[in-house]
Amino acid sequence: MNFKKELINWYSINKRELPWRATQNPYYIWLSEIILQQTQVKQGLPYYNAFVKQYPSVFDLANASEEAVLKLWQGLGYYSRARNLHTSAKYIANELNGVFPNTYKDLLKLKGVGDYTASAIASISFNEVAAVVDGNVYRVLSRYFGINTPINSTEGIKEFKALASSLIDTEQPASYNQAIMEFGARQCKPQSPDCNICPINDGCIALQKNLVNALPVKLKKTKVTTKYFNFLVCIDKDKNILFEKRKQKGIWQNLYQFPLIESKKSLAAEDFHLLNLESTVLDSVDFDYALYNEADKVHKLSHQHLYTKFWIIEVEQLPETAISIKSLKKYPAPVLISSFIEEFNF
DNA sequence: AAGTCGGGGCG
DNA sequence: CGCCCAGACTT
Repeated sequence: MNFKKELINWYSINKRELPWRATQNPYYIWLSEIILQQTQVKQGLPYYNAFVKQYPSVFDLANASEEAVLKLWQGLGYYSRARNLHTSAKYIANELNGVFPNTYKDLLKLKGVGDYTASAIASISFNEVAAVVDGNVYRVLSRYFGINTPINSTEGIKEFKALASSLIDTEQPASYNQAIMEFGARQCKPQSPDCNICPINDGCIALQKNLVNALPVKLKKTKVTTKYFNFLVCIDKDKNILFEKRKQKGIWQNLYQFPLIESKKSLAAEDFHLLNLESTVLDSVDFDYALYNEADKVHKLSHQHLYTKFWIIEVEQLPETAISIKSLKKYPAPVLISSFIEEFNF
């Protein structure tokens, strides 16, 4: 058997039963593909089930509020995916009368849908011959063909897309695409793959040249920056609390948090004055304060390390913008904040 | 072409 | 601790 037939055969035997593999409905395929971007199946699966249950059709998703969509997405990360998902749902429901785009070219017009996702939906839902290239495909192809072009270089992206397009089974593109991805995820794994039981080990260049652990090649890691966050947990006698939407672009856009003041170093209890509250709502108001955590809560993201303090501030009366403490959990919030809310238990 | 955007899991 | 994950978008 050749490369593509071996992969499809391996897939027919080893594929996992997953809910999005029991349908060709483009709405469900789209949902699964967005959720699974840069996300492992195990992490994304419960979110997929929750979205299908909460929003059975694209109209249900379109008619939801962005806040409700973000709340359901809470904890999954890369929140622009949720915002774009909602934007595209409204576009499909309202501009396209609910008729899902059915070609690679038209799918690309959806916000949050790039080359990979357009290819995945086009092939899986509509059987279009469009080759997917995700992290799994980069790994399988770079190893099997012994290609050391960096997968995240402009040249590498072109080269691997062309190679994948030349390999796809034009008779069964849906099966081929899912086969090579599943093969990469389960057999041709990043770390210590068992090449002894690999069905295509006889033709694998990386195995012959002992380069399995050296491929694929990826350029430069992202630089990690360190930040010091101070969250002001402001509570009043009526059990109201300040909780704000992050409106600026960047991390956690449109999610909610306690008023935040960044500092240049990790603050101790006696450094409270460094927060400079003179220009805030707390100016000329009597309050008591306490530092909740002496040791920073460290929240590590892929490109930022956040060293975080929570300051508990009690005042007589907060302004009208405050919300009730018991409604806190209704709002979408970063894991860092929702974890604190659980732990503090108000 | 390089940065940005989350959070979890693994060795 | 660094790397990876069914990547896309902005600058």
